[in-house]
Amino acid sequence: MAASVLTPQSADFPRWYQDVVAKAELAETGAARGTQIIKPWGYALWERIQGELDARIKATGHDNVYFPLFIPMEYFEREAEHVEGFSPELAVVTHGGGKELTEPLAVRPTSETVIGEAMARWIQGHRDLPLLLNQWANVVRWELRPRLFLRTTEFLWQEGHTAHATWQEAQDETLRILVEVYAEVLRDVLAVPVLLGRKTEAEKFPGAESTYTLEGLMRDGKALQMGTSHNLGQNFATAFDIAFTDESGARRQAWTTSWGVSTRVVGGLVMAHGDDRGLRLPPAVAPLQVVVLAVKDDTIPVAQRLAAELRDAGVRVRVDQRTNLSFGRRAVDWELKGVPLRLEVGPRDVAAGQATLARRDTGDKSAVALHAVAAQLPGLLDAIQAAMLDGARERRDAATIDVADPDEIDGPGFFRLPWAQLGVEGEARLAERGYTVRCLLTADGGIPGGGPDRDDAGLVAYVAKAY
RNA sequence: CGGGAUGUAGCGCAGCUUGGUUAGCGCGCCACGUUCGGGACGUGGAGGCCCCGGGUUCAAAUCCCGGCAUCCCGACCA
Repeated sequence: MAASVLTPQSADFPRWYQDVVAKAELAETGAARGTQIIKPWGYALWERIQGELDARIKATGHDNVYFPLFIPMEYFEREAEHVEGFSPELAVVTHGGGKELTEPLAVRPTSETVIGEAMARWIQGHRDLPLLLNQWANVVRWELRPRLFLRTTEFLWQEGHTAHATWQEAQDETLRILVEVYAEVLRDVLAVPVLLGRKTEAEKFPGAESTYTLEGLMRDGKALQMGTSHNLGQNFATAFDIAFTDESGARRQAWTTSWGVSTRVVGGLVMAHGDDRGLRLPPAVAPLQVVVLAVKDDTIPVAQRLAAELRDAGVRVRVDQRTNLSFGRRAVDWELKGVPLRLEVGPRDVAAGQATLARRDTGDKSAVALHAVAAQLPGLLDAIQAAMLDGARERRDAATIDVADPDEIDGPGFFRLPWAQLGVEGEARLAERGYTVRCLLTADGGIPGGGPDRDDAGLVAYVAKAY
């Protein structure tokens, strides 16, 4: 076995993360502070995630739109909590065309305001509701401490914005996105089990009535917020006058929601599954599911034939015929990049009528008959997908500890305790020690309700250190 | 914004304390050859506003002053 090319996770997890992002060629820092250059392999991951999210967003009835990058500053001032929450991290354009602007423009940190302004004009009667929009965009938040993918000044995301006739419809939408779009993609595609819950008042989105979240657990025991869905109540509808005439002819204010998932999840994918040999990609999200490695020039034709058969079987596959590079170099490269299966086709294999199959998730190697490759691998990919989710779930469950007292909270993982034992003051005390309430769940693990008449008394808090 | 550190080849670094000829090393890159079933090796080669500006000096990567930038640790966040 070659010497490790990465800092071991156990030695220094943040360093390991930086190493993997660099060595797997996911991204590098941009010239301007906090910006990142997403490289082909990293962008391919994002495109897979995008595709899965986009399909589900559309399947649940939403249409894609695109709103401007620049937003008049004045828009932010209309919603008190929103401006307070976002002002510190706004990038503001003060000059254009060589002149100072009379009205400064904010570079969008999120688009509730511009989209709210348009909704107010687009929605007139109840037949215009619900209005279900989504946009894929870049946003800018002047972050104090950037980290590739996890927290960058500019990042890519989708942001959904919807308007409804009633509170209940807005609440249903908020949870439908959480469960049917986000949780499904994270669980079934990224193989990351997530806690679905509601944020505390301290942690909710500025301007929201309630914020729902999906919290994943990384391999170092820290939590990562992998997506949020907000019921905005009538806060933005009031600020931007989003109103409609109902069936009875009465003028009523709408209820809105917003929800987003960003390139942060790429970082989450890395940290949820990666090991000391690099990335481990679940097959569903892997840009390449199988690499057929032709060991020698002589075996290139066989490798290409196998790849063609796999492609016909619906597998994302590439032949590595860079025989000018050593075998070890190439094997390590693909392991760093996390490709789920590597099919080694060497002279000895071909002579025996077989190929050598290496699994990235377990490291196991086995022989597979050449004629059976196309028939066997798709099923194996499904098995790997399931095994990776099971593995992540086991790690998560093993790292979730029930505590009776907040003082017992110490170390990695999730700590679970009744919210009543914590409360707003307990939450603040935990924050001083670097722990946050990641989310609140019902006693039986369900998603808590929202709304003004909700009762938080019986809820359970999940506490962890977070990225 | 506090605390710490660093800017020298694409990347990672040495050299600076005690100024002195063509500024080194590893990786990577290019060429050729031998290799190549777990990050191969040999030979040859290319590649430097030594962060920027000013100063001291016969002479500055090295000393002095000023600036800029980045990284790490905290508070903010998808």
